Amino acid sequence: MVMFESNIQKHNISFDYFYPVTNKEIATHFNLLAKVMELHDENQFKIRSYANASINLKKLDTPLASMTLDELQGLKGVGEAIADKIQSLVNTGKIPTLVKYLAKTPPGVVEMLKINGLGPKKVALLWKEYGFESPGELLYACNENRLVELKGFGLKSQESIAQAIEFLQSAEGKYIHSKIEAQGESIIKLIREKHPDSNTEITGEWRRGIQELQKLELITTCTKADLEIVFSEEDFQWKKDVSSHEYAGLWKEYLPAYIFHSDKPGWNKNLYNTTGPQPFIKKYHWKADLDNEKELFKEYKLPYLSPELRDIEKIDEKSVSFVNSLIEAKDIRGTIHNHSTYSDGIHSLEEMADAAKKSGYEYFVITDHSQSSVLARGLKPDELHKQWHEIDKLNEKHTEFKILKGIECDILSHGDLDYDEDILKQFDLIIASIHIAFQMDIEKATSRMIKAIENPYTNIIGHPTGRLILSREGYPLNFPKIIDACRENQVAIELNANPLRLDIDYSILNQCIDKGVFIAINPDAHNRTALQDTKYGIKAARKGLLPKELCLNTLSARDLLRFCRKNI
DNA sequence: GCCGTTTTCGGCCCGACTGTTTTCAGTCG
Repeated sequence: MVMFESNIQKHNISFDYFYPVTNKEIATHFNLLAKVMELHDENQFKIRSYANASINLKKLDTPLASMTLDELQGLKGVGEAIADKIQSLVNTGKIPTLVKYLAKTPPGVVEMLKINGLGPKKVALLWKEYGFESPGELLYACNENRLVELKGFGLKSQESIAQAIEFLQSAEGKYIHSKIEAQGESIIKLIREKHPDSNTEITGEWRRGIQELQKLELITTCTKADLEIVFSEEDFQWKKDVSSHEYAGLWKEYLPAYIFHSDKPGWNKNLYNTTGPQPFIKKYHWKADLDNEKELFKEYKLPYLSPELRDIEKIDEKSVSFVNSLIEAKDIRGTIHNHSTYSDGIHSLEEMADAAKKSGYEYFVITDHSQSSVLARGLKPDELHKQWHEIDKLNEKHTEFKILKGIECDILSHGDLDYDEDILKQFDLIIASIHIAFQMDIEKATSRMIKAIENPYTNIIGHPTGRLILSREGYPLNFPKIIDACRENQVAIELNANPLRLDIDYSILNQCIDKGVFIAINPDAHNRTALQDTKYGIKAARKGLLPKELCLNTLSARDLLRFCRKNI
């Protein structure tokens, strides 16, 4: 294992660090380089080159780490200097230029770049003119009402900056579900290489589908001595033995990890107990003669409660009767909300559809961006006709599989959709989503969205709140009103399964279920692999007790089309 | 720093929204 020491790690910007470096990680380094150079007032065009490189590299399909210098220079926006920096990052884990700029920037100032609504220009002003060197100092000034006095800032910015910093601080030390999963799987892979007969799994809150986590919890049949062979000192800093059954440490310098030891005979019991939560395993405690979890629930005369259901505070008759009807992966018949190279996706329409077919889906709904989303290369009417033509041709090749013509249509500022009626009426399915004008009070945001719901061509409201877990708060919405409007207008609500979004939150689902509003579990896939993100949505939906009858994706293609035409 | 010619250097590049301005800079997707 090659040690990968990061430029960013030292500045406490949480990030995945595994060798070989992924394209996304490389892109993030260039993005940071552009921002930090802007703090230091460097050449605008040079900065733009790095920023553009970041965007292009992120979207690239082939791994940059495996490319030669010549191949790198052949890429759009990559010349001698950037190719050299990519290779340096791949080989040494560092970009010397970035190291140089970070060395002359206080870490807290780099941290300030993460405050939503503040860009490099404002951060530079706050740092150089007004002496702020961390988000904490800035928040203090906001609370003391001192920011309003500064030129370039007013009451509204002071309020929104304070709110953004508080959000940033509340996210500190937390990790999203999929990140914990990726780190856990990397550790498991390392362990298996050295100890192929051992058993290791991620347990605890991750196993219960918790969306914001503070630590990684693993259970393994390996002993500490076994693990010490697996991890180098750089990989894992052992903290202390918490007990004879538990080890703790910091994985890759920053992620707190707890590793529980289990002997092989006690595996099922220990997996159950470490899964938690405490009140649950106390109430339904493991009995001596039990062999597995299924037997345990039988013992308590309960249906099998999968881990994501164990946080439900009250297991009553109602929830128990629900359990067997809850949505499961096998019930999903089609994938809705997917992008292609027609807009901002990485793979072509055909590649995406083929991947969906291989995953066992009966249909694939393509929903590229609409014309207003210029940077996402939203489709103009003539491009739509081209896409529809291609879909017709592809559909001729399939008998048991269908591609549907959809669009992720922008909801404009006042609630209108992004095409004229003569275009809108030609789609099979329309997801209406907000991508612009996030800053709204609850009344405005709600009435804007209701206007979109009342549009006769809207079928699904996409990522309803616009939240990004741990990095952006969603806009406020009056959900009872939104849900009523969806019911009246036969519009489904999306549970966007992108692990960064998981929007709407599962805690809202009970209101939707009560009103009989359909939920669409959609991957929002921008590449083939992301089609699998649906699994995160299913976990969340199950936490919210979504029955399969109310999941839009369980419909056949034919019934989905009937739903969209609003005649079922 | 990259690109594409005008082949050796000048031009790079979307549009809406917001807040703080008083005509626009900064941010975002």
